[in-house]
This record gives sequence, structure tokens and C-alpha cells, in this order.
Amino acid sequence: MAGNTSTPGATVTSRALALLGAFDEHHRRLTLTQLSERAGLPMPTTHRLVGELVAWGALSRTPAGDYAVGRRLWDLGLLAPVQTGLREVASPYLHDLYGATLATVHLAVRDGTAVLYVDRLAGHASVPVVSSIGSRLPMHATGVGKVLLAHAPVEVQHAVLSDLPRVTAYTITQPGLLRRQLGKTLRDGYATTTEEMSLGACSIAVPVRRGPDVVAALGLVLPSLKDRPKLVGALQVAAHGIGRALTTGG
Amino acid sequence: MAGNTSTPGATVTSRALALLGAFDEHHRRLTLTQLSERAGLPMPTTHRLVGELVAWGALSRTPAGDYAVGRRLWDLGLLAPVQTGLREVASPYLHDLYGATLATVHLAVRDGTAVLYVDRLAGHASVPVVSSIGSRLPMHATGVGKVLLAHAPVEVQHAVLSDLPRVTAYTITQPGLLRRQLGKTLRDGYATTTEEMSLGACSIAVPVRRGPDVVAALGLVLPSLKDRPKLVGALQVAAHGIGRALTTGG
DNA sequence: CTGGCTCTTTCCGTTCAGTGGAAGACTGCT
DNA sequence: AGCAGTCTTCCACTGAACGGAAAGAGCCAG
Repeated sequence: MAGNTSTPGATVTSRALALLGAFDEHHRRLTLTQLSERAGLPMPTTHRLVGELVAWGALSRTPAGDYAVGRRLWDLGLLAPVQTGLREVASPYLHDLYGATLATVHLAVRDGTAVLYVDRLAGHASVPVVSSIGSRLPMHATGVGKVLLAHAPVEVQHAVLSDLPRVTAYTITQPGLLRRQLGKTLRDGYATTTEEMSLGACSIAVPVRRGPDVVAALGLVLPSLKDRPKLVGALQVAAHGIGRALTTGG
Repeated sequence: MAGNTSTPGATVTSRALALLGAFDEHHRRLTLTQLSERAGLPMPTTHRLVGELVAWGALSRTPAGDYAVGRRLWDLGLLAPVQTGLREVASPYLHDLYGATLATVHLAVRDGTAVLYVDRLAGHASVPVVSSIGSRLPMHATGVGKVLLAHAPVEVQHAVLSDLPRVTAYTITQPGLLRRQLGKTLRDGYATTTEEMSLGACSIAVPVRRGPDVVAALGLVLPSLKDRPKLVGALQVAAHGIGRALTTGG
């Protein structure tokens, strides 16, 4: 759209989106210069586009002069289906579960070959964990991940099993062993991990079904898995409740 | 950028943002035609821009063929400061509070002359309420709203007091009465409502302070306000905890 | 199967919105 | 004062974006 474009073929929209994409978990606040670098745009262009984004509310400028994601994008994000359907419906069940166990409660879905955490409840009494809402973790080292993987299409299972990076000393890195665990997960109806993601943390998880489909996984993180039957029971009650609410709700 | 523009002066960015803005709480899924109408853009333009937005992940296309807010925008929204700082820090305290009271717990900030709900916990035992995360409600009819209003700049108080729309039969619509309640809120350190927003629901709320500034309000919604001292106590413990965590955290 | 309807996609000539180098304005730091 | 960093404004050039028109998909009723 402009004569002296340095990268012909790039659309205005792509540039604006590149600016938004410059923000991530480790870069929540960026100066104009950083934005221009990370988005690969010249300063004046960055300045103009950012000005528009701020005017609309997609970005906001802090008193310090740097930029952050704006409130309006936060609003918009809440309208995403991942939030609307699943999270909203599941929320009360997660709280019930938290109240019953006082453990960290996770609600996760599969995103490609990773686990995407859709919601997380953690009180003060809970074990510290690495996940946070919106974060992605490997499937083979988490309870919810194993559940989702066990119910995933074969191609996904192959992709994940072919590369099992080590996270802790206890992470399962042998495809055969993991495959056997996945089979057990299908038979038993739940999966567990023992310090495979972070030391001192164990987890237990069950599938959430909408009709026949497994649409999410519900998990707990605890210091140990003693009293396993009670945990599985609580999880399954909550998972069934969510599944039922999902089916009747739409 | 284009010769035959029907509305000269409009930037590409503004058009793209108009498309995003076409989504709201009541329009979470839109067809291409609806998008073009709501954004005020011609069909071909809409088609092209939406294509780019989908390619980037800002929007997603459902199997049914209509569009919704995409997962990547959801991700981005989670990076917004409103979420990052306040919500993350407050989360465990809200759960503690929920565990202690089993009431609906609200965390809200002021957004202009309205209350913006940043987080909400509600179990099955809780009173049904109209708010949801991201929604905005009038300040004069909610507990958290009264707290935030009492600590708001005078201009904001004037603006709100000059227009007090009735919501239920018990909504306070007399500026004088509300002004007195705000004074009492400052003295007592908490505010209450009694069926002013929805019948059968009362609320009680306290300010969350970061140093001297009131940055948010923390509230409970209950069927009745019996045992008020215990509720105020629990709220203040949580509010102080959040305030302290905010100060030390940054 | 056909006709009519709505929604979606592709085409393509026109032209003005967007571009970025260069220069100016602010900081804060030495 | 001088310097180095960040931010903002200016402006001539031009190809990216525009949207009317028309073709393609579905879908339902008759």
C-alpha cells in the first residue's frame, strides 16, 4: 500500500498482527523500540500502527511510557469459544473440587501435541506448579496430558511418542512404557504422574466427555497420591457433572 | 490504500479492528455477512480481512462456517495487565474466601463509571447472579460498585450520581441517599446492597488497597447478610492479603 | 429436478492510504 | 554542555487495498 515498502507482500493487517504477536508470556510490557524490533517493522510504521491500536483499546500505554495488551483485547479474549463454552460451564465444578480436596485443580484441553491449560485453581495450601492459565505443557509429563493423549487420534500419539523430552529425573522418556500407561489410562479411566513434571508434585486426572467425545481433562496436583480412590471419585463426579452440563447446554 | 474506497479516511487497521469489535457478549458467533454488516464493510473487504485474521489465529472458523474469536486472541487477552497483576495475585485469596463462605466471590475494578468484574467464583450452592467475568454493571447497585465509587475521583462520583437508573424496586435512585451511603462506606470500610441489583441477592464488599490507593474491590453475594461481622472480617483478611501481595510483587 | 433464494468466493482496474528515510524533539545520564 | 537513548513529526512516492460486478455453493420449496 505504500511506495517505499521494504517488504513487499506484507499486508497492513499482517503488520498490525505482528505487533500484537510481539507480546508473549515473557514480554508483557514493551517499549516502542522493542515493539518495532520484535515485530520487524521500522520505527515510524510501528509508531503509527501502535497509535491506532491504542486508540481502539487493543493496546494500552502505561504511565511509564511502555505498551501492554489493552483491556479491550482482554474483553475479546473472554468471548473465545474455549472460554465461553467449557470454562464457564466447568467453573462451579472446579470450585467444588477445590473445596473438597484443597489441591490445585486443572482444566485442560489438547492443543495440537501440547496440553493447553484452560483454567486453574490454586489456594495457598496447594503445591506450587509451573502451569498457569493459557500456558502449554508437554503431554507426556502431566496427568491431564496423559488422559488427553490416551484419547487422541493415532497421528497425535505417534507425534508425541516420537519425542519425549526429559523434564525431571522421573519423566517418562521411553515410548513403550508410556504407551502401556496410556492403555492403562483407557482401562482405568484415569491417569497419574509422579514427579514427572516437577519434583515434589504428583497428579491425577480424568477425562471430561461430551457424549462419546473426550473434550477436556480434569486433574489435581498434590504432594502425594495417597487416598487415590477418593480422589478418583471426586474427579469423576465433577467430570460427569461438567459433561452433562455441556451436553444439555448446547 | 485503495482507489475506490467508499469511506476515505478509514485506515486498514481501523477496518480490521472494526471486525474484531463486531463481536460482543451477545454476538459470539457471526457469519461473514453479519460481520460485514456489523463492521460496516463491504463483503469482499470483509472476506479478505477476515481471511487474514483467521490465518493469524485472531478469529477461528467453526465447522458450521461462521466465525468466532480465536484462541490466539484468548492467549493475548490473558497477558493484559488487568489479568496479569491483579487476577493472578488475588486468585488464591478468592478461593480461600470461597472456601470459607461458599458465597459467590467477586473481584472488580472501576472502568470509567461502571464496575468491571475481573474475576468471579461461584459454586453450586451460591445465589444466582447476573455478573460474569468481563461484564460491566452500574456502580450504584452493586456492593463492589459502591466501594469503588466511594474511593473514586469527584468527577466520577458526580457523573454516576447524576444518573441512577432503576434496576429493581430496591435500587437506590436518590443521589442524596447514595451519597450518605458512600460516606458510611468510607467510615466503616465496607459497603452493602440489599436486592438492589437482583431480587433475592444481597452483597457486601471491601476495598483492596495497594499502598494508599484503592485498586479494586472484593465482594460477596449472599441470600442474606446475617453474620455480617464474620463476613467483613473474612473479606478484610483477604483484601489485606491481596494488597500486601500486590505491593511486594511490584 | 428446477428455480429462487441467501451466503460465500474470486476477479480486476483504479487510486489513495500506508510507507520509511530523514530530521527534529525529548528525555535522562555523565 | 555533550551525548546516547527513545520517541515523534514530516512528506513524496507508489503498489497494496478497495469494492463493484459476477460467478460459485448450498439450501429449501414446489
